[in-house]
Amino acid sequence: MKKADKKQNNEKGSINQEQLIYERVFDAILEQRLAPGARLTEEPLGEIFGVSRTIIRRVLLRLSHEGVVDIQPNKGARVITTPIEEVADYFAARKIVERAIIRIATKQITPYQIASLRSLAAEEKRYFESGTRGKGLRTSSEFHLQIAKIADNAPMMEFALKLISITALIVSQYQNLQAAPCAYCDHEALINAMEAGDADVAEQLMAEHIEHIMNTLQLEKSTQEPDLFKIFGGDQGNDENDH
Amino acid sequence: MKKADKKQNNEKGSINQEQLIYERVFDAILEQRLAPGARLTEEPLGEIFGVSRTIIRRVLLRLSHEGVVDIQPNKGARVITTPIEEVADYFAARKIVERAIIRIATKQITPYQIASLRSLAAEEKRYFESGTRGKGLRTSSEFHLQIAKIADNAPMMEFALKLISITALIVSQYQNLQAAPCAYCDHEALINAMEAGDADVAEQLMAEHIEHIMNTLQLEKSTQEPDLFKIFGGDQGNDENDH
DNA sequence: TAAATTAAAATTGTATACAATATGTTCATA
DNA sequence: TATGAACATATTGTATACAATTTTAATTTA
Repeated sequence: MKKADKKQNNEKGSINQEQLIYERVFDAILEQRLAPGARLTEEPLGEIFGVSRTIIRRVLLRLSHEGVVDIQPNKGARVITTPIEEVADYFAARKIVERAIIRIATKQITPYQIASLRSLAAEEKRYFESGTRGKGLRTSSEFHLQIAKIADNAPMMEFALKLISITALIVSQYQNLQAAPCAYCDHEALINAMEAGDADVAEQLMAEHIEHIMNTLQLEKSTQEPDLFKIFGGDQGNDENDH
Repeated sequence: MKKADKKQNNEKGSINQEQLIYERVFDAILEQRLAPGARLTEEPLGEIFGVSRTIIRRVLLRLSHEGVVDIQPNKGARVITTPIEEVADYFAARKIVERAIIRIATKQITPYQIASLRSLAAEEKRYFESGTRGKGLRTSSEFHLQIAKIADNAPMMEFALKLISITALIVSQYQNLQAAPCAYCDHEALINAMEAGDADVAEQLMAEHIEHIMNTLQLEKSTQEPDLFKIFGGDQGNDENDH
């Protein structure tokens, strides 16, 4: 307990300091400041946030239950890395869930909520056009989450959050920086369909949108025996991911 | 650390004693040996399973993340009680998820898996007819879970498990012991549709089946001012649920 | 007696100590 | 130089101590 010391510890704010730390780490993951595979060591985290390992442990446990962190016994916690074979499953699940969600949402969305979605899509567009990709991706996730909230079914919304988070990590892991990710174009079309009250079209567009996202990924399987020369020939700057 | 002492603690089996305790508690909940609202105090549980509160805490945390236990700060953990207003959401979510699941499962189910489902339905029937309701309900949940496993999509299957668990608790909370719950009749029809490879029919039957389950519940809202005479007039044996 | 107050017990929240395990380094040997 | 053994360091696993809070019981007061 050195750096951040015990600020929110002594004040009344200590009620949910766990929640606070959880959100900080979660955000860092979604914004790609913590890449897939990144190690999350307990003591340094505790020092950073001014709490003991006990609290950090709870945060990591929660993140692992939510599927964005992987805890290996005696090895510790890392930001999840998704094997290629599981990628399709997550997107298939998202398609099922978000199709159902947008169908419900379309039937009960209010003008205010439509406006709110439009403003979110505009914000996302601005982020991408100004080159702040991390924030853009975060806002894109937020857009999908808002639709889930409009559908107003707590368990579905919770599951959507989980799937959206993990697929965001998958995108981060397998992204093709060449491919122009014009997600906000799709988003505007989605809003239009919802505004028109056309649930069938909205559902169809959502299915295609999710397929689009998956199609931009670089998912070629690595061969059984990796080409070590190719991998370590160029720069080997990235720490964490080797050793 | 008295009763169970440290049996699996010293042996190598200690690797996942947490998993073991988790399963024991989870089973007790699903089999209605732990009713909705039941208190889960840390130290007694620790004594029962021969571990410290640390481990129990992790188990409770996991159960709370899975939605079957509710932890209130400084108040401790209880088996979840679902407010009437949320019941419909859980069944709606189940309908969405299990419709999609049985559609996929129908397309890829093998004869062996069909036989396995039939045997499970028969077991369930036997339990109900012999009056062991708890085991019957547990087997019924297992039936739905098996279908989810056949669909072979890990995230969907995990979510199905969660929904099945919580709705099992809801049934336990709001069950109408009068209504004859011939769930296994529906189950046999589901298997037949899957064997025939008719995904549309299977999906429709699943939707109706889930509606059936919900319709057997006693969901009349309690009035704002509860009838205390009615509640405390007869026996007041049940602790925990009043005060 | 009934309500309010105080005291005691039980229970949870958090930090920390120490054990167990994994990782990294040094050194000897072939 | 390459390999392996022994040691040192870092990190996680679990139990426990003590503080904070809630619950229960006892006592006082009206």
